[in-house]
Amino acid sequence: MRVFNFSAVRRLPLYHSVLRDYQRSGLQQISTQMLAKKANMATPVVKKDIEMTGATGKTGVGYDIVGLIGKIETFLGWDNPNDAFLVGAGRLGSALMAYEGFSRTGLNIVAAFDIDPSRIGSKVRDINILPLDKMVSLAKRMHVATGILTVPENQAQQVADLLVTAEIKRIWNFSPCVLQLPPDITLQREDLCAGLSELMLRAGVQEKQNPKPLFSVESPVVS
Amino acid sequence: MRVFNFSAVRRLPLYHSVLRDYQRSGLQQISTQMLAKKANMATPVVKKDIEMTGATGKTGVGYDIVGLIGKIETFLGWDNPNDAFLVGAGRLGSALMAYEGFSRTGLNIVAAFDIDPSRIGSKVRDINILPLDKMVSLAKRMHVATGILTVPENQAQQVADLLVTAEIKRIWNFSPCVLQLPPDITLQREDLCAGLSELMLRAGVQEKQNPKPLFSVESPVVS
DNA sequence: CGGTAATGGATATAAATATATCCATTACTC
DNA sequence: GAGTAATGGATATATTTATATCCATTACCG
Repeated sequence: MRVFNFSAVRRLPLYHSVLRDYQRSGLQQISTQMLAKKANMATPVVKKDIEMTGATGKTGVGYDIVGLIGKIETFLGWDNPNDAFLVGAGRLGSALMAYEGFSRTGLNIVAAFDIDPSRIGSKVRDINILPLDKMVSLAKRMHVATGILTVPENQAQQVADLLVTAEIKRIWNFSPCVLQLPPDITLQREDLCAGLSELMLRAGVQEKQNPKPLFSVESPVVS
Repeated sequence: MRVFNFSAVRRLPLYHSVLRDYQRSGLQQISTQMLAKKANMATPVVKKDIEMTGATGKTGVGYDIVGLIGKIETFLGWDNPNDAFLVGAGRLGSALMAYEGFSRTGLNIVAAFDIDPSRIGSKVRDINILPLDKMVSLAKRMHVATGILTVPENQAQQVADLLVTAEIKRIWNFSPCVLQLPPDITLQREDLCAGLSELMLRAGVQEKQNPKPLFSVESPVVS
């Protein structure tokens, strides 16, 4: 019943990035092979991923770059805007507010909320930081459906419950904790530690495959 | 030849988080079922994931929480420290420098680098921000093997090359761009837009499964 | 205009990953 | 102490995802 290949979905922004590079350099069309090489991917994977977006190429030529970019953006939903509230205007929250990459994706952080009086009233890149008290009523009034959670771990569940009260349907959680939410809420956990651990483990594997003569680590871990 | 199940690896921090919760509440042991429920996972997945870490449980009882936490940490390499340099002490970079969650993972950001004179000389949470010029020699001298890249998109490749010069082996890239690097460098791309897109697409699927009568979105995207 | 090389698209295969089933062992209840 | 319910661990199956192969079509070159 799952419709998408989410591994593929996570690769699309990568292709998008490569395509933008080529577009800037004035290129009109691109082959799967070129795209795969730049993205460090196998050709068949790239083909399948592109097929998923509905884009079609021209045999013997490749894909129209602008067209493919468009197809990817449409597929990812980047061309319909999404209003979002952000809760927790600390360092990470402020960084997300200021992050320029989101403009491409249709994400529009319309307001931020905090309980810290020293933050309330200030703004980051035109986004006002408001008292958390105002969040629920404002979300309901504006029909905001997306919430970004960048509060400390020990407050995350409490604030998440508040977001549910505010009738928010999608929660993007940056706190390293596990939230308990009603089943109709879509939760995306963004775990920085997971990415870091993956890097370290992949590096370990890679070092084993291309072992350096000096400094080699004995590894008895074989199946 | 791949040794790890990286989908599973990305789930381990989730379990770790649940386990810490239970540990704080004074619980000594936990069953797969409880863990799976809290983590919103299927029981067999949790079992397999735990098996991967080498932890063993007690039939009829479950796993020793402290022991399981330890096994996960060992497996993920959280118990051997990793010195890292961070380049790009902007908002995102500063947020990472201040991020407390990394302390668990063994990541130790020993210094940050930037070219902006207004940032150089200041510090974030005991981490000094130094001029980028000093990076290469310092990295070589200190044998730092991990680099965190939080510079603007248009400078990312250039700085990445610098990190390679500095004999750094692992690069954690937060810029939404595609880096070209030698094959012996392990690159981890942390793409915030990918996570966001996944959230939006999953939400779409979920809404289709539990459709709300009012406000339904017509979607002609069928296989 | 003919031949050659490259491409997208379809199809087939392999591998990885998720899910289900079973069973001996253990704790718990009465 | 016997019976029952629950657990981890092993095994088997299904599904998803990745990889390889093939072929008709197109551009390019002479």
